[in-house]
Amino acid sequence: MKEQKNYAVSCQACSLNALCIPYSLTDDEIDIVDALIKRKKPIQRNKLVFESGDKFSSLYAVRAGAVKTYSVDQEGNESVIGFYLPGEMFGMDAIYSGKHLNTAIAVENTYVCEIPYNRLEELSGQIKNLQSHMFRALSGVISSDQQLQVLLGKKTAEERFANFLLNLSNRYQKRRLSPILFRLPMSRSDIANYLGIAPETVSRVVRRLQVSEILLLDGNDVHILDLHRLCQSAHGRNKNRDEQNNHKYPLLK
Amino acid sequence: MKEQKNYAVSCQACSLNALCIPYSLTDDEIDIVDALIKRKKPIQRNKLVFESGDKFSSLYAVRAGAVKTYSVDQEGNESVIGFYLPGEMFGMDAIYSGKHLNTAIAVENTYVCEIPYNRLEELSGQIKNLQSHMFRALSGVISSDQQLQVLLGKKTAEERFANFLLNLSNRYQKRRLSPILFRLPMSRSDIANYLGIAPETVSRVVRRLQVSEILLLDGNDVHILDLHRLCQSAHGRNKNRDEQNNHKYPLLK
DNA sequence: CGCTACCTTGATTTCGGTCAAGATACGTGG
DNA sequence: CCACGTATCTTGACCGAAATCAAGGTAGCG
Repeated sequence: MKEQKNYAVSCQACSLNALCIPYSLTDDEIDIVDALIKRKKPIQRNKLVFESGDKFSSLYAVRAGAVKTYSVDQEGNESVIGFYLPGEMFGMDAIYSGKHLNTAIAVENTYVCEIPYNRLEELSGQIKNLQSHMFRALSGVISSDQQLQVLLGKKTAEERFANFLLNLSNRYQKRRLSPILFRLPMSRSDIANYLGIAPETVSRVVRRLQVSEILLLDGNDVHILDLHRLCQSAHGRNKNRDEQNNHKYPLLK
Repeated sequence: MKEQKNYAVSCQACSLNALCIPYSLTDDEIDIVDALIKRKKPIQRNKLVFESGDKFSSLYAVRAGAVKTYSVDQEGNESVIGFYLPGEMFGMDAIYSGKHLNTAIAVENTYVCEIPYNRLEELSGQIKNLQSHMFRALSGVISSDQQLQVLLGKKTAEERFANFLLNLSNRYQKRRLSPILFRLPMSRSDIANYLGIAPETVSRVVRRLQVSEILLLDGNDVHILDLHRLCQSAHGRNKNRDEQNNHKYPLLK
């Protein structure tokens, strides 16, 4: 009982974060919403949350750890679609067709919450604020997907990676964690795949940013040294930054 | 009165298409939903439907013509986000922040329907099928955005363009128009921008597809000659198609 | 301690971008 | 209806960012 209470408390925070429940819900309503959220067992690194082809029945939210989603085309190439951190929801793309087209996998040991969709839909019809929240949440995914679309269509490798870091930075900050010092839970090649570049290119970009003393990357620990210049990199305003690197060839006169 | 009726009829079709209202709505419910949809004046080519920064208050659906949305970055570069054909809804990305981040412009003379969002939200709370339909519609945007993400991150210019044509083809087919003979309402450079390639590259890809007798492009009229091979192009299974072109240089022995 | 998976670095290639020059279509006014 | 000017599209030549190929290096794990 007592530990159930504890679960409930921690997961209430989870539901509040994951669903970003607006403050306008009454306590009763929060309890109702919270009650529909199933607590799932921990999911080990590289274990699936759901798989392409699975019937869609729930949305998921990361409670701790990190999840990536990816799709596989006819030739068997994997494309990383997204990364999800604690407090973030995933699986919304499957509402449309009623089955999952992507696979979701834990990139590290992870806890997820499961939110049965038919119950959520039902409650959304009863709790006006929940409904309008769901609309906003879905819309938010659309608008961030659109930003990504611009990133993938127009930006250089360096801009993509810088934007990626800034995006993570913002998401960590929302969780009241340091925006300049954090861990990358995913591998370089997952990042590369997500950004539509080669892993080798990620390496090279990272090296350049380190030489420029914009950031420090020790293993998977990121330390952003100069947020301002990272923003510049993200927006392609560093085309002549190599002035600073020219002294690498001082003997060429 | 009579012409109002006519409007209502034509626009009922519009709302049914645009919102893809499920058959499960009763006639009364359809009338209610239809009543909330405002008929807008025609919008001339190159006139805006809404602009970046505008307050969000309505979703829009194309009744006739075509609309494109685009965003503009700090440097003033435009990025085409999407094209919308008759029966398709746009503006859903703005629900999240309450204001439009993109600009919507008519690429040809166009009629749009305006759907006041707060009324739509209200009705969704009352009509269960409308709500679940809205969830599906938003989810559908997310899942097609994800496909586009893969396209932009991983595919070659030819694959992008072939996929683009196939996508249009499917959308025309949904409207019961020919899937192999249709018009491109937008310019080559808009297509190029949308696909994240240069307009010159679109030209070259089109030429290659014409030489291969996969399609015929006369001005803006597309004629798909070989749907099967276009699908192959879209999936990158044509890496050695130039065997067929080698006879162009028969003198090289 | 050695194996495997991941990451980094360098050399080479290539796809597509950019630049530049025509060609074609289009709308406007004479 | 035609001539002209402007937009857009096509084509070619060249170039560059990043992919690919190919070794090494590192780190985590049994």
